[in-house]
Amino acid sequence: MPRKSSAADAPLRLDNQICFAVYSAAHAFNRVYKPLLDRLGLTYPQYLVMLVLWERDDVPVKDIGERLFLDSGTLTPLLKRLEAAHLVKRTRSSEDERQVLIALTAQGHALKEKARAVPQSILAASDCSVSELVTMKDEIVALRDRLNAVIGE
Amino acid sequence: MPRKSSAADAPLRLDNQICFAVYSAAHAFNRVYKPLLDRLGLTYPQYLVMLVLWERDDVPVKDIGERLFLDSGTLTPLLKRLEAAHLVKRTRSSEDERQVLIALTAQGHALKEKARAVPQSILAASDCSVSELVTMKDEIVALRDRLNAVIGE
DNA sequence: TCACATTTAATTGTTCGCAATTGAATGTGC
DNA sequence: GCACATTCAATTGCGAACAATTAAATGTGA
Repeated sequence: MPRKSSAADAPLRLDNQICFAVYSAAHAFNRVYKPLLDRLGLTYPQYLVMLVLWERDDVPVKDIGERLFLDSGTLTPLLKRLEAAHLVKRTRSSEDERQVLIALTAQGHALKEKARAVPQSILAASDCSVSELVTMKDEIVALRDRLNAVIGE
Repeated sequence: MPRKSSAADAPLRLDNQICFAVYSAAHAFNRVYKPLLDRLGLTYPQYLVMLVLWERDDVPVKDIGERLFLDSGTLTPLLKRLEAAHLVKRTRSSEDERQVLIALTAQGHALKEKARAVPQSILAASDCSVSELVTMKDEIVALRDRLNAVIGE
């Protein structure tokens, strides 16, 4: 029973796992974003929801979920907190009473201007050229989409 | 007040965010791992802890935390669940009573053999060559380390 | 030795993330 | 028109993730 490192163990070594690279990079991003988003009064997932809404407003919860790969169990309480912060308004659609439409308030719209400072701070923190980041982003998105394709069988 | 898309909004567009690429890829990995890890009775963070312990046993909580970038607030309850599942044993160090040492049980050691099937399933799901994955992993790790460097100032 | 800072894990409280379920609204086939 | 399935958000329960605090053990300087 060898307890020393062996070649057969390489696939199980933490530092060989791309999933851990991604997992730990996501947490690192979170920690860099935290102080920036604190000034906006947002958490990171809330910031993502605001990014979606700043692109297009008055959308059902489901659309936000599809965009962010999140379900109602995550979004419902998060959106209620954004509503409590007076950033969004939740109203049931009159055409389809099952849907809840999410609209930005004036404050929600206004926050977009303050948010413009965030991406440039992140770019600086990543200490990387824009083109390198774009390349990496595209590769990671491609990998994500392949993984998501497997889930749907 | 233009509500249509403008070039000034590009930095705030969701699809331009590398952080979202990483964030959503991490969740995609999680969803692919889930059915595989269910068979081992582990969650993904628990699997990471087991990877660390399969490399080296009988280590303080702090060491696991440094390896995974997690703190005691996350690890203490997680390790208690692994102990409840009879995979690890938590014992206070006799040299330094502040430390809690984590050791694998026989079951914990044995689980490593069942876990060997996991990485190859992930490789298949990623639909990618090993060399491509290694390159991406190294780039992501380098980015993560630059981000972490900024946090420590 | 003794006050004091540091280290370490545990605890508490808040927010995600998801599976599973519920319940209401809508659509479909007959 | 009516049973039936589907869609959508909300809810519940559990497991992370982390900030902030607590408490005990250890190290350090005077």
